Amino acid sequence: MLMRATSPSVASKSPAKSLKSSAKSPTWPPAGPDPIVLMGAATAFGRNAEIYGEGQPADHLYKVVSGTVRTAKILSDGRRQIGAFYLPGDMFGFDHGAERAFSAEAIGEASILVIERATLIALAVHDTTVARELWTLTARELARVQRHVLLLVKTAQARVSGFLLEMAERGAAGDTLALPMLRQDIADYLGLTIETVSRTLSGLEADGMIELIGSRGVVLRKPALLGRLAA
Amino acid sequence: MLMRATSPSVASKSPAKSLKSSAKSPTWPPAGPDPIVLMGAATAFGRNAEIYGEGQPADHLYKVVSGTVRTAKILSDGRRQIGAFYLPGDMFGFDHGAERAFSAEAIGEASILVIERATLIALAVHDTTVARELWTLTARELARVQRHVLLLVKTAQARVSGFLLEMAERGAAGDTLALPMLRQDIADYLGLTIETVSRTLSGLEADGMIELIGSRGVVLRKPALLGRLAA
DNA sequence: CGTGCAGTTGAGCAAATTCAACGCTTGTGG
DNA sequence: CCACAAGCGTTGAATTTGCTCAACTGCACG
Repeated sequence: MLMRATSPSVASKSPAKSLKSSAKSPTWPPAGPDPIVLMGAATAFGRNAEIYGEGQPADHLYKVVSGTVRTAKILSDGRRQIGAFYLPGDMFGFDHGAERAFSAEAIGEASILVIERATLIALAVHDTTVARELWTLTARELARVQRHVLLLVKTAQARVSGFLLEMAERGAAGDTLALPMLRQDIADYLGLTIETVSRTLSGLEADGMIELIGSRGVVLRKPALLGRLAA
Repeated sequence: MLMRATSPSVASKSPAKSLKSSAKSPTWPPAGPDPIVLMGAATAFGRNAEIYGEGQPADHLYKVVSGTVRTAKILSDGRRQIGAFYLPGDMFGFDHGAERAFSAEAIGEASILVIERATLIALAVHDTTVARELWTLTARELARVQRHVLLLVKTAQARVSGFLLEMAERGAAGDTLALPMLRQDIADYLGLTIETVSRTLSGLEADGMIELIGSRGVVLRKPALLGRLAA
């Protein structure tokens, strides 16, 4: 391995323009009543702005109102591993322990609901629904990371195919999807190099599996076959 | 990739000899009071016996009393991915949703405390401590899987070194550790082949980093340097 | 003492990385 | 408005890592 060092990603820190807009929240697909989203303040983050840093105390939870968030960790050899992408409606920040294992950054402009962990815990003591929701969300995150593990032991083609399908069923605009992140982000999520990601996407297009619209748009031409490739 | 199909691992199903022994449980390192372990029945499992299967309903939680447990998933290409190893004192089975994503099997003889999920949830409604513990344990599992992700994007040498250190700090008998699992299990956990695991261990021994005692024993000769290799 | 399983070691090969060059788009300043 | 620089993405060629195939060793068990 020993791949090239990842581009520094100089966070252009524009932390908190504190726009209190949009107290109405987009509801979660299969969710019941969601008392959690009724609180917290929506905050705007700019491109590559850091929401929280590795090693910082984990005393807030977050919900994406708009935009996309990535969690990342810089490895000792300079590479970067992306832990997850969070789309509008997703909650994140469920780290255990005092310190963040990954940092979180906005990809492009994003509006994020910031919620104090202590507030939620205090609520959970009296409200079983909140307690249960915190547990459920953490378990869901656990399942997501386990699927990530499964992605990482496959071939480059299977990883990229799996990634496209994952984004498709989350972004969900038919078979056309817009990838909000750069090739480098995809590569760091999949444990590949940008060259391999690029080549693999080109290969899939050459095989008629997908169609690339610019560098952000992808049309899944044969989702079923793509599913086979994802193994 | 496309590595060799993993050995079938014919589970010699000896599910429940129901030995009600040892209601006293080994306490967890940094744990507070642990009301969870006071319930449930200790059950004996034989070598490779299945504790639960992929796709089965996730309606129990488990605590290892003695022995070692692995969770595994068979991939569509025949390979097997190990999700985790659980040592005495560890709890497992925190899957989200109705179905198990991985199966769980005993490695060698094991005694497992089996706890009904519904019982715990009913308890948690009235006892905040239980509710909190369930959440904490799930979050801890999440952190473990995230570290697993980090292992899988490294070189073979780094993966094996990291694995040895992980086992060392959990098994914790100084710098000497006994690996309860086969090479195939280690390989499937690390996303490598048994040949690569074997070669890497031999290489580490040749470099004086470790000493191999038979095929199960390992002495960490230079843990600090090994930590460097694990990157 | 033979059989089977676990583990090790060797040689060749394939997949993904590294190194390098080039093209496209965007934004900026003259 | 154009020139140019910078960032992002793609493509090509050489290299490296870890896999595949295969042989062989040690050990336990009947």
